[in-house]
Amino acid sequence: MGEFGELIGDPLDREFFDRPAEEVAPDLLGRVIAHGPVAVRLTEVEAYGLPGQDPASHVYRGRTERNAVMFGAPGHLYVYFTYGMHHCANLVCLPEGTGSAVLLRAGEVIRGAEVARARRAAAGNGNAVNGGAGDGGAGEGDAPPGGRSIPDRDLARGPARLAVALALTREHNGLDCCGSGPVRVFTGEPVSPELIRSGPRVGVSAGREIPWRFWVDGHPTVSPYRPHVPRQRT
DNA sequence: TTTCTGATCTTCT
DNA sequence: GAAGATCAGAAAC
Repeated sequence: MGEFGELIGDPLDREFFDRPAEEVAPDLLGRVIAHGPVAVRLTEVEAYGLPGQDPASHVYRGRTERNAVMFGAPGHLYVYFTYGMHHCANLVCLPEGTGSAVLLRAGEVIRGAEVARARRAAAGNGNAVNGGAGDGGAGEGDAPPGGRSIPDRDLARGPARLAVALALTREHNGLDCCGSGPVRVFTGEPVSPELIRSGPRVGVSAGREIPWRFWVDGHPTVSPYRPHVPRQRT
């Protein structure tokens, strides 16, 4: 024992998140977020800033029913549904009432890879991201069509995939990650500063000049940069 | 390997 | 009514 314990470390306290998102984000690299049997070591994150200041942030225009959690206490989970089929998970930063968060973009599954793979396979089978969160033990999954299995590096590569691997849905919106809840964040192994890179955020149309995307240089789980492309409807 | 497109639905103006 | 913090598969090269 102890193998995973050493990899995961101690739970992060609330003070860790009581800082600006652009400061918390690079510090989150190498940290571990765990939900049930699955643990993911973060390799790519994005900071989203304050109302009226960061046009790419959900809180830019102020508080709404959807983004209310971002105005809550630090260390809480903000999960939203996007593009009609995907969930994305954030960790709230700064004191209550402020409104900022860090988007979890990608990570490396260091525990529970088979459970994560089964969740990914189930989500890819046509079911939109299916929670199934409560039961931690259901690891039995059917193989993906064609017998191809998802490589470890792709299990949590991208914000929606990471949410699936950790079985995070809107049910978990507002969950406290610094308490005794099912989702926790641990110290993990902090990444040395010379390996941390920053650049423009992926897929955002506004605020693209702000280099608040942070990733571990050369890590295979980091998603490729894709600039925002407006969708055309027929 | 890279580029392009369709699927899907919530949120906000 | 329009846009969106995306992804997977197909087509092109």
